Amino acid sequence: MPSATYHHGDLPAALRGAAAELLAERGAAGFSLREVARRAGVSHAAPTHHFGDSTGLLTAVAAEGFMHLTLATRAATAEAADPVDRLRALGRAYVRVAVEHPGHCAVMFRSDLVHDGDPDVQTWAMQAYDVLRAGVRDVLALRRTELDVEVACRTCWSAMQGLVALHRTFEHIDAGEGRSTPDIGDLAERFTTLIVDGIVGGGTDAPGR
Amino acid sequence: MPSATYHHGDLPAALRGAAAELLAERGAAGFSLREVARRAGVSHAAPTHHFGDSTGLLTAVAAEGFMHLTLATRAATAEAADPVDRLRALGRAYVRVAVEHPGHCAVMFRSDLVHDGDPDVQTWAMQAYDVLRAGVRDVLALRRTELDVEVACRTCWSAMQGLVALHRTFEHIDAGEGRSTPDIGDLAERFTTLIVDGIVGGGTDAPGR
DNA sequence: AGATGAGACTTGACGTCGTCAAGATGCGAC
DNA sequence: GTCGCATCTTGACGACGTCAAGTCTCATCT
Repeated sequence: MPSATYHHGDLPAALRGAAAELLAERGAAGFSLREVARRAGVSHAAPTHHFGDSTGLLTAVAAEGFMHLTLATRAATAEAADPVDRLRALGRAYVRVAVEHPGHCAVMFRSDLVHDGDPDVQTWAMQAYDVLRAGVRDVLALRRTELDVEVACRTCWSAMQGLVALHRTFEHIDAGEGRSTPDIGDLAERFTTLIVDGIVGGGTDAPGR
Repeated sequence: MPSATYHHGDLPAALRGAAAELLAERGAAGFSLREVARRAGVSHAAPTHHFGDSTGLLTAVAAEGFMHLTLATRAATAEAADPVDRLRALGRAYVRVAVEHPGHCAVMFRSDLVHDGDPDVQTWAMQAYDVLRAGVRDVLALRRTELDVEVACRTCWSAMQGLVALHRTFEHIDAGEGRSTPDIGDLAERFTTLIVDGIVGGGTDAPGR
């Protein structure tokens, strides 16, 4: 077993942490490998040995982000017994991950920054997707079993990801119209509720036609 | 009136075009102000005079993107008479803009690259939002007039934006599970249909409870 | 028609960045 | 105890963004 304490203790983890912190502060545009090294207290070329190049480090951060997403949504699944409540909790968990780990989320779906097809990324992303799929499947089983699970899954996922990406834009729009923007977690629940019920459909517990 | 033909003809437009092209080729991470200048056939400092810094140029590209979005969705609105069909056409138009103008879309919601609150950006973004809002309002009027228009709007918008951001991830997932991913335009329609009907709701034309 | 001034663009420079090569250093294995 | 390898440092290179100064071109005024 490696001793895990050389000069630094666990430099790869320290670099991932510093990278996530820097990304959270300045966004992907303000990211700098040298600044990450500086924050970790090592020389500017130290990250190269562990991650190859900057894409390698960002890929590791992305994988960590998908891990957080998997763990958070898994925990949310245990929160509620009712399938619809559970899906709402999943949505809330998704945006909570985005709020609590903004640095990770800044790179998670950026194929120009992250090496697509990295095994860690793919594994954790797939696990997160499986959690969502199970949640959506349970809701589908309530009534519309003929619906495509994948389409329903991806609509929910896309709505949450879009919410994360657009929330700042929503705030701009609302500010321009003299209105305040709801909390992002509340919006996640309301989006989920709307997708479950439908714009022209009845309430969640409506018997339908 | 400025003659619009000096050394170059219309350098600002040429720079915007070269920037969008470069962004489309290499993503936001591969963007370089000097490369843009090179493609436009001017010196590396020429863009400074017109756009200040790289954020200024990217802001102009983002504004152009919102303009494209406004024009495309406006045109889509005229395609169908039925409100639900119209909303589906809006969704399809949204992803078509993303496919046809990937360079613009790479920066449109990136507040670390674009100057939020730029008047051009805000104006065109608001116009695009108004087109969407009108479309959603018409669908809401079909039955559930008590629903919050803003929430319904933003659910649709988020789902489309999420689809654009995640489509490559969907392809990865489907490839891993030996399945092929539907065309992004078709997915846009199916997402819209699902949001209109709801996961547990009835069909679009179902009378409900 | 020639001078003048403002805008458009170039040239050159500076510090920072990512990456590569070569060297130093410390830990574990034999 | 020393040998070998992984770890990290140092130094260098070209490319980048930005600023300052300079050059050029066109439009206007007399």
